[in-house]
Amino acid sequence: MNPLIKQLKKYGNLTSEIETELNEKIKSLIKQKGDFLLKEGQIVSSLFVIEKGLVRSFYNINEREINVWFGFESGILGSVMPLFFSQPSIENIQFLEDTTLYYISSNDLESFYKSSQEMNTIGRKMAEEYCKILEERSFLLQTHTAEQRYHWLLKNQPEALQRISLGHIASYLGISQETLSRIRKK
Amino acid sequence: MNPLIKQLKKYGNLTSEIETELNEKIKSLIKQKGDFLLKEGQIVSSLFVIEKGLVRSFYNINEREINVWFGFESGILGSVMPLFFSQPSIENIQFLEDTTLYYISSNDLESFYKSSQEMNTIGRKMAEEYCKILEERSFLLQTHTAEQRYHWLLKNQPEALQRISLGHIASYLGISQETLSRIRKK
DNA sequence: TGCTTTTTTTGACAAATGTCAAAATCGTTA
DNA sequence: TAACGATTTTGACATTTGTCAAAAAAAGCA
Repeated sequence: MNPLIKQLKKYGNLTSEIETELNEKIKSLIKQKGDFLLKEGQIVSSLFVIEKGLVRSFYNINEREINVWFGFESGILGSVMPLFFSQPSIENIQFLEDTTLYYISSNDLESFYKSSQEMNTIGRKMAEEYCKILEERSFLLQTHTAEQRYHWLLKNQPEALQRISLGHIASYLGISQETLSRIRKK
Repeated sequence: MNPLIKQLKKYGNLTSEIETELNEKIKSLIKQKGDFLLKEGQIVSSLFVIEKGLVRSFYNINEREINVWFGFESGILGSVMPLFFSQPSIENIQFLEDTTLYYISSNDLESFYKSSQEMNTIGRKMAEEYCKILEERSFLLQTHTAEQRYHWLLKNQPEALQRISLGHIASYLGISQETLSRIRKK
C-alpha cells in the first residue's frame, strides 16, 4: 500500500473509492542527501510521508541554523505553517539521507476534506495528534535543562541519536554542540 | 449570541439547526478568583470559552508551579491533552480572576463531529490554529533568550503583563522571577 | 593505505540565568 | 491611618550554559 495512505489510515477508515482517488493524487519524490525540499520563503504546501530516509527542518537565525524537527520513516511531516496556512515558509527542509517520500498537495487534500467526511475526520485527528506532539515539545523546552532534554531524547527517540550528527541534535535541543558533547561524556 | 458559538463560527459556518442543538449542550460556569477548574489527575474533557475573566494552567514540577498558558476572553482554552485524548490531566487550571465561562463536553463535541460536516471542519481548523500557536511557542522557547521572550510577550500579549503577576509571567516564560524583574527594569 | 574533510572533544574563559535572603513596595482591610 | 500580607526588587554569589580556538577522532574519498 502507498505509504501516505497507510499513514492516513492510522487515523480513520477510508472507503475504497476514496483510496482510489487518493492514489491518483499522491506523488512521489526521490532526493539525495543534502538536497532541499524547501527553502526559506518558498511555498510548498503539501502533506509528506517519508518511505525511507531522513529530513531536518531548520530556521536561519542570526546566521545560524537552528533545527526544529526531524522527519523519519512514516512520520507525518510538514510544518503546520506551510501545510495549514499556505504562507511562505520561514523554514528550510533538507534531506540528511537519500530519501524517498510521498506527498499530496494541500489543495488536493482540501478537496478531499470537502467531499469526504472520513477524510475530514482524519485531517482533524492528524492536527490533534500534532498538537499533542507540539505541547510535549513546548513543555520540554520550557521546563527542562539541557541535560534533561538530552535524556528525554535518549529515551524517546534513540534512533535520532544514531542517525543524526551531534551538532544537529544540539541545535534541536536548543543547546550548543559543546555543551551536548560534555553532557554525553557523563 | 452564546460566546462559545461565536468562537466556533470564527472557523466556519453553522446551520441554524446545529446552532440550536449546540445551545442545548453548552453550559456555563461562574467561578471565583483562586478556584480550580481542574486539578492534576482529574479528567475534565471539554472545550471552554471564557466570557469574562482569566485563567492559568500550570504543572507541578519539583514542588514548583510552572505556568504553561493563560486563558483570556474569547480564546479557546483547554489543553489538547485532556480535550483531544481524555486522559487524566497533568495540568492544573486555576482562575486568576472571577470568571464566567461556557463549555461543551468532548463527548457532545464528538457527536457533533460525527453528525455534522461543518462542525468537523470547524474542529479541524481549531486544531490547526492551535498547532500554529504551539509551533510559535516552541520556536520562542527554543531560540530566544529570557530577554527576547519578555519582549515578545510585551509585543504580542501586552494585556497579559497588565493583568498577571510577575511571578506567573516569569514561570510562563521559563525564567525566574528575579531575572524577569531585572530585565523589566531596563 | 594515505590524505582530506567533517565531526567531536577539550580547555579557558565569558555571559546569562538561577538561588537565597532581605529589603522595599504595593494593595487590602481593620 | 495603621498594620498585615502579598508582590516585587535588590544584592551577593553559585551554577549552567555559551563562545572561541585548537586538538583529536571519525568518516569519506582517491
